[in-house]
Amino acid sequence: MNNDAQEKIHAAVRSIPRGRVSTYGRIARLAGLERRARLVGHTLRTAPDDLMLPWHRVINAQGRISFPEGSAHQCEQYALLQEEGVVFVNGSVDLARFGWPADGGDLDRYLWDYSSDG
DNA sequence: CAAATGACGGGGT
DNA sequence: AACCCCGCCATTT
Repeated sequence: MNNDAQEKIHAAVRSIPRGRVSTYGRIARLAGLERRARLVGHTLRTAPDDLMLPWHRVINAQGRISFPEGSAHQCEQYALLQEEGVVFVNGSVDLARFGWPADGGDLDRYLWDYSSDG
């Protein structure tokens, strides 16, 4: 694994705003590593804690946490996200609402209302 | 060295 | 929705 890709992945993960989530595939794309979702997972797995990456904001494309139900990791990630206001319904997050970056543009602006008039 | 595995994703049935 | 199959590739067995 080249270090260059890792840094790009770290940067992409860092760019996820608080209260929003992204997916492994999305992060791969943001890092210029199309189709390398698995590499993102591996990279997060081996990322040093002192980097303070918001790893918990990365979930899978189904809007679900990719750790086994009931595992310590799953619990931790769930708790961290809830703390940021991310809502789970039946164990999954509505990516149209909390997903980042938004692709729908209009829908995102309507739901999040970051500018003002919205 | 070959085969299996995995914090994944997308398309087809 | 559930399932299967393929692409992807670093690590592990």
